[in-house]
Amino acid sequence: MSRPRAVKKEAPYHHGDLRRVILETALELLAEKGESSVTLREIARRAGVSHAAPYRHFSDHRALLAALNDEGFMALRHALEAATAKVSAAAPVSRLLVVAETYVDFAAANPARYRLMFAGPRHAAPDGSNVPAEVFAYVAGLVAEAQAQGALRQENVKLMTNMIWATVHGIASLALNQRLVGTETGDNSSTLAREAIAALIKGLAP
Amino acid sequence: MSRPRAVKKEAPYHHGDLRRVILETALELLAEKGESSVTLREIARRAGVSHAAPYRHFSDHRALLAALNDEGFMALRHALEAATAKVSAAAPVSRLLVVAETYVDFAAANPARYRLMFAGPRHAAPDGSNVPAEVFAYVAGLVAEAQAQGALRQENVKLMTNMIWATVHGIASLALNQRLVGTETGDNSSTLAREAIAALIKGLAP
DNA sequence: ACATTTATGTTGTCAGTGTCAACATAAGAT
DNA sequence: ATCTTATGTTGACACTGACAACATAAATGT
Repeated sequence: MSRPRAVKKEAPYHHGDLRRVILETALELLAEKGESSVTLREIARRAGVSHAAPYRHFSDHRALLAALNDEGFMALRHALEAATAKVSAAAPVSRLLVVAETYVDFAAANPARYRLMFAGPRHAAPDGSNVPAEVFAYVAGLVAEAQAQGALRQENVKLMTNMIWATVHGIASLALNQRLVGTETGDNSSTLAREAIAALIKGLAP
Repeated sequence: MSRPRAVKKEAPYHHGDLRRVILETALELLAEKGESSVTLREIARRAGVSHAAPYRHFSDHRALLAALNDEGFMALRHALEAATAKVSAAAPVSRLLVVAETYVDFAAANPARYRLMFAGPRHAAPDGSNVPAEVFAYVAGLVAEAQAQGALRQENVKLMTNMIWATVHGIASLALNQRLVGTETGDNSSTLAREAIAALIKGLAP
């Protein structure tokens, strides 16, 4: 019988899966006190390890942020897929509108995290993966379907996806920083996103 | 005859207008090495003053960034006004398209600065001014004119301005971080901005 | 089973930074 | 001329990122 060193079965070494703990602690700090407070030493403190322990899992402070970044995009992708799954696949335009709402809601629910995700140029992942590109591709798929249905002009899919993404990202970004003016009405920025995307799609119709 | 202490006539005290020098040095650092490198001590070093001198002009590191921020919005406003001045006032839609292009060009020309301008919620200025709001109001004026001409629906001006601003900001922000996908064609993000705003306006037409 | 290698974690240290207090000096006001 | 205030300097402290040297447990080979 092995002593109950760690609960998780994958617990590989001395302490347990410290890497996971670090990422979760970093997320907590990010949500609590913003990016400037997610510091390696504070994370180590909260995780109960020495101040240099995180360096065994992240070469750098930036590397940690980059990892958080990619996790953020994975979470965003899951949120979008879960939301679109509730809408008929036969209605790609409706799906795009839901994507717009969900996207903005995600940003509003995770402000610091979302800010971090778009704080600068993407750092190439060590394994060559590109999560943001996957999310983009997912939306591009919806655009292509909308084109096939005749709801959008049969033009450059990437171009149109860029427009849609930019619009939604712009609303999310401005809302996050309280830069949307005159929010007297329903105020929910997600409805603004829906309306903006609806207008854009109308303007991009054949 | 007073000794040639300083060149500028407003030079008020010992060193000259250190406040201005600090802001300019900060801008240099921002453009050269990004926000994380604009540090009070490095600024002081470059300005040839002691490491604590900047505290006589900015209470805080954040206060300095906030000042840079407001200066950025002033520069943006000037850029937009200069660009629109070249287009007939009788063509508000054309002016909006020029605003879109100029806006994105401004961001592309000052990446770190633009990032800083939208890095977080705005800090209230000590004098109560609100430069970003002035820029917004300027664009809103164009929207109102476009409505009066029948190019846009006669709906909530602020709402439409939010949409336009968000779209343009989204494109600028994504372009800055190299997050626009498939830039094979003309590639200039400013043309993307023009097309996106054109489509949006079309979708918002009566 | 044992020794060896590798993966993790710790301690100690250094430079750079933000911030403050105490002090120094020049400009303006009385 | 003296006093007050604005500005600049010195010195200090805590915190952070980063590295090197060391310690130990897990994995691996024989």
